[in-house]
Amino acid sequence: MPELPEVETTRRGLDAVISGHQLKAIRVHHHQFRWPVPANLNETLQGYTLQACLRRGKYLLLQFEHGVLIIHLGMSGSIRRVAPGEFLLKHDHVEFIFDNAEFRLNDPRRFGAVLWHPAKTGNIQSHTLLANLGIEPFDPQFTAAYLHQMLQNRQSAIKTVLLSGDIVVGVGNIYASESLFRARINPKTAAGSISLARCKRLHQAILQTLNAALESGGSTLKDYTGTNGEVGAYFEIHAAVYDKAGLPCKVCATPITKIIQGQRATYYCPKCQRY
DNA sequence: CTTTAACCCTGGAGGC
DNA sequence: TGCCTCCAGGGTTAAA
Repeated sequence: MPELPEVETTRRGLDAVISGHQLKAIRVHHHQFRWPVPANLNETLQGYTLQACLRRGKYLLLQFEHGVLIIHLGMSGSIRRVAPGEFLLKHDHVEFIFDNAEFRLNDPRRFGAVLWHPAKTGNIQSHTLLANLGIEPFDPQFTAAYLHQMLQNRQSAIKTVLLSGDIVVGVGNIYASESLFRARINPKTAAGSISLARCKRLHQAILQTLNAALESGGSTLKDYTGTNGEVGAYFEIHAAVYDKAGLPCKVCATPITKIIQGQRATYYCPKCQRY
């Protein structure tokens, strides 16, 4: 369920508290995630100091001197800070015990992941899960021209292509619909047929949508470093079209339409987003 | 190469 | 109250 703004807020919350601190123990209570959690994680990591908490797409990267702990929150994952020794909640599957704070990964559906990537080869992003990801939306190299170029020869619907994450990462199912509404582009439009001028609108729309979510989320979670604060609680999302089927469009009052694309729900205004 | 669909899993909502 | 079906903000993987 977390989209990129939630993951980024989680990253900032973790980085502010535990970077530079020693990991005393990891306790894994459920090993079956998308892939099995490595059995000897505690032996691999205890006593090591977390150098930095990074992010690539929706993957959290906890960097240690001998490798990277890769964490993905999947559809239902969240990380929260707990008081030392606090009782376990249902679906608290992994405990991270640092010398100054404790965090827990809670994930009911277990679509997420916890993986260890040894840094023998140098590049921390050399893991196969990270190697083929699209560009970061806030990277200066993500431009309208780049977007336009990458859409060439893609016959699939623009919504599906945005969601695939091989052009730009971090645009999840909510913000794909929201970005296309803001850009006034029909989600069914063939990606390769979108002009450079319209790609400029879409590029701006993606950045504005993600930035707005980050700002509202950051203010919602301003206490995220406090002792009982959430690190990555889900934001209250201010959507214009997502989950608004049948409700009037904010711009023209036409009822919002819901369709299914690639087995995922898409919402749009059939009048504002005609092409 | 691009595109499509199955699949991993739990829980909440709504119909009956 | 229970049972059933559908749906969920992700993304890898195999197959076409």
